[in-house]
Amino acid sequence: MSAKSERTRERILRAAERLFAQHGYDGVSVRDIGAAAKAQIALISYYFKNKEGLYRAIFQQRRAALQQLLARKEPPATIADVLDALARPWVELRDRPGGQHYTRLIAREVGDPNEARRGIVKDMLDPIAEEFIAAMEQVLPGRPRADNHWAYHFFIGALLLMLVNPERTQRLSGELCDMSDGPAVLDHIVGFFSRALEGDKRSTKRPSRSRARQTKMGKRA
Amino acid sequence: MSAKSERTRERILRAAERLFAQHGYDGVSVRDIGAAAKAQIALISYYFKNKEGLYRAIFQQRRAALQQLLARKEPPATIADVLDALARPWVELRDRPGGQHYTRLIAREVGDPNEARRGIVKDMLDPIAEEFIAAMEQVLPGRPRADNHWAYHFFIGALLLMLVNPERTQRLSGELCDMSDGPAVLDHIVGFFSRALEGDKRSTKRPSRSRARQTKMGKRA
DNA sequence: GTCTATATTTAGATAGAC
DNA sequence: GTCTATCTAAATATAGAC
Repeated sequence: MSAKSERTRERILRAAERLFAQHGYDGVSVRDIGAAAKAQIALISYYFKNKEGLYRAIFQQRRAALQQLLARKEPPATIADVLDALARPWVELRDRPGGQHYTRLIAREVGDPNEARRGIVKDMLDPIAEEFIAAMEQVLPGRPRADNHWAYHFFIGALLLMLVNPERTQRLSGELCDMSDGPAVLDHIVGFFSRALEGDKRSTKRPSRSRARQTKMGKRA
Repeated sequence: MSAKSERTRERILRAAERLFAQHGYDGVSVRDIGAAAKAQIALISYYFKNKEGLYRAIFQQRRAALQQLLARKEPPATIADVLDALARPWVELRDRPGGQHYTRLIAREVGDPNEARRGIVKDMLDPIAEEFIAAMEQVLPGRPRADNHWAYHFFIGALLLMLVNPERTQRLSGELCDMSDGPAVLDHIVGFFSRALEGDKRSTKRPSRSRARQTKMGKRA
């Protein structure tokens, strides 16, 4: 019966998503996943061929939902619109039942120096990144290209940390930052970066920082 | 002979540091480490008891050097001074021979939702974080406490991404961002965030963003 | 202190009954 | 389609010779 089969497959996917998000790809065994999903490990091979197939299937399945969230953009008028359109889908996705696991998983993947090997980031997220950097250039005309790239990655870095490890922010702030409040997190991060970029656009030439002495270190190996 | 022994131990530590940084704790076997260090796996047990002991030994060894880098602070006068004092040690450490591996490893550890279990971040970095947030409050008097916490974690998130996965920034920017140039990276990140915080301090009350509609989603589980 | 050899456990994957 | 049973490889760790 295809209905029961579908439910089993779904249980495996959800258990795998959660465990991979919590412990990383190498930190989880297919046995762990089978146990968590209350399914036989043999079924994982049956449905997904192997561990990597299961891993990829998670992203494949979520891809449509993510594209949909990312697609509903009116043309952005301000930098705040651009950053909001970039971050909101992730925060909304996180705030859905079980969605936190997928956003953590994605954050892990983006933060992984070996992501290129799997190609998941390259296929799913690099096109989005280029689109958004282009949008930044549109709403911040005249701003140096390189500066937009820097700012984009600073923003992504901040967003990823909020997604992958909200615990530390909550803990260190003495619960002052309520990471469970998605809209508030979104408001703070988009607000901070859009104000920063708004302020930055007037001064292309900027005074160098105080004590901006150069390091005498060589390049890294 | 203690000299040869010390060199063997050191070879193991350096190989482990590199491999853990590249593949994560679970992505590396002690066999891999033994092979990379050209040492018998039995010696890893002998020197470090087990895999986790070896992992912890890396941080223990680096701790002193890091403390030293972090300690040489004159009292900061501006927010740029604070952020510089926070980020510079990491970038300088990265630019030393082999130092990139340790900074990547730390970045992995901070980004790990399970870091609390090991306590490395809590023991080594949380005190530093609190010190720096206090310093931010000193040079930005009147700014709401919560805002400083948010900004601190945005900064750390951006810095971590630069440390853990510089490849993607370099790639997406079309080599526009030269991640191998430590001083330049430092200059960009400290410059961006200090300008942002400078600009932010005048307006404690800020207008809400355009289209700042609330999500109707519930809290996450 | 270093090596060889091996014990023990766990991992990923599959064969074959039903 | 699901389960039991099992294979093979790899992992961590240690025993004991030198």
